[in-house]
Amino acid sequence: MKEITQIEKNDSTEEKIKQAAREVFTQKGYAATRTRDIAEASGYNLALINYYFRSKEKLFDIVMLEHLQTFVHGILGIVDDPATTLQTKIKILVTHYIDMLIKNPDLPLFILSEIKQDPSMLISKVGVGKMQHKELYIVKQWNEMVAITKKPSINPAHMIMNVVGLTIFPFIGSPLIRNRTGMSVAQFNVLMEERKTLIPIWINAIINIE
Amino acid sequence: MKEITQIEKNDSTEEKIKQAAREVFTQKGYAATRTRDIAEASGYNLALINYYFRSKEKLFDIVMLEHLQTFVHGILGIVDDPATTLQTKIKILVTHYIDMLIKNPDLPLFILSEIKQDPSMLISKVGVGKMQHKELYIVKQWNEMVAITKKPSINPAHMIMNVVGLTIFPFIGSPLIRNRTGMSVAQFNVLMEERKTLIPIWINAIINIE
DNA sequence: AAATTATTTAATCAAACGATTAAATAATTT
DNA sequence: AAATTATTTAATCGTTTGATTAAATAATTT
Repeated sequence: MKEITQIEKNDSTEEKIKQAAREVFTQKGYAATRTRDIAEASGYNLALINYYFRSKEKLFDIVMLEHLQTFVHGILGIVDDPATTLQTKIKILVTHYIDMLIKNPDLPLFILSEIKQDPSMLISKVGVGKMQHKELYIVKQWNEMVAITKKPSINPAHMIMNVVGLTIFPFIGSPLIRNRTGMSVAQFNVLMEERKTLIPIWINAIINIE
Repeated sequence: MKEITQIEKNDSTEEKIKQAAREVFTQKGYAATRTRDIAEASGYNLALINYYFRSKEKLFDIVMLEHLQTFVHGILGIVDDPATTLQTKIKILVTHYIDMLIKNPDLPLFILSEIKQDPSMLISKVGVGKMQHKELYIVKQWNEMVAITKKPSINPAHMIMNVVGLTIFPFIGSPLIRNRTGMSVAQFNVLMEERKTLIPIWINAIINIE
């Protein structure tokens, strides 16, 4: 029987291995990661990794599941809140994601790379079938807005790609951007902080084109 | 001595192997690609790949170099053209890239993933040190514009990230987007065609915020 | 057509890799 | 403290993988 006997749960060997695995997997991807890399990064022996997690793939699944949860964590509460306007929702969303991405800059490239390798993983390994078409409040608000402003309505998919692209892309392109401009991570993060207020303004401008 | 004795250069064994390598490397990335995958995809034996290209890495370098050339091909002529306006340049650039990306949808994720693995590759394996600070005509035009419109000037890096992000991100997120929306590649490409005209309009709206 | 060169393949090597084993050490229970 | 269980490690196994070799076949030259 496994019980929490230690003061901190993250002090446990299992947790430290998982932490090391998270770092190595996220940086190098599944294929480029060797189980020995995780062993070295964790400070433990190779066999111990398999003792705790049975296989490289099982350990990867845990890491990937946690990452996906990190990614969608909290957004349902934001987009389905009847108390906030559409503009406020966008502002909160962008701020929320930029904060998260500054802490986890290589999450998007990792997730999108691995999903591309095996898109079925989304349903098989992770249960991302929920939250589907629950008629979120943000959708209601979007429809109301396009009803009022009688402009030629563009596909909502465009606006989703715009918000997500403006927010996430800089982090995906960060290695290239910083290499070309000679920017430091700190300088880059300053720009990202700026984008917290800029992106909602830009999205607003895009929506309100005369 | 090697001469072009065949009618078509792409009929040569060497070219067919390179073609197969391009497909496999681009789809799966360097680490996940086995030389045997390339052999199978090309229809030739494993040893033949090494006979022509010495090693997996050498073959990869060739593929990567060609991809990077594809990516920057033609853009210098667009951004350094004194005959076109800033707005026209953006329109031509976006159209040019969307056309290219519809033909090579997994180029961005491939390039950005591999660059992240080894950013030094840009200078070591490929000579991407040129075209640096030649005072391109588009930069001159940008400076003129911010001089005329006396708005609080935002960092130009933001606008570059915006144009590139709006254009390229949908292709990077395509596997996830299509999985979530149930969109086909054809339907997705229709949206991308729409973005050829939409993105320049959106960028214009962002620039001309009152 | 004989000789030479280029192309193609089956078989194999050595290193890397994921995973297992058996044994040692530490912690917990009796 | 003895017995039992949990944790940790060195050594090793069987595949996979990148790469090579030697020999066969095809093409080209003399």
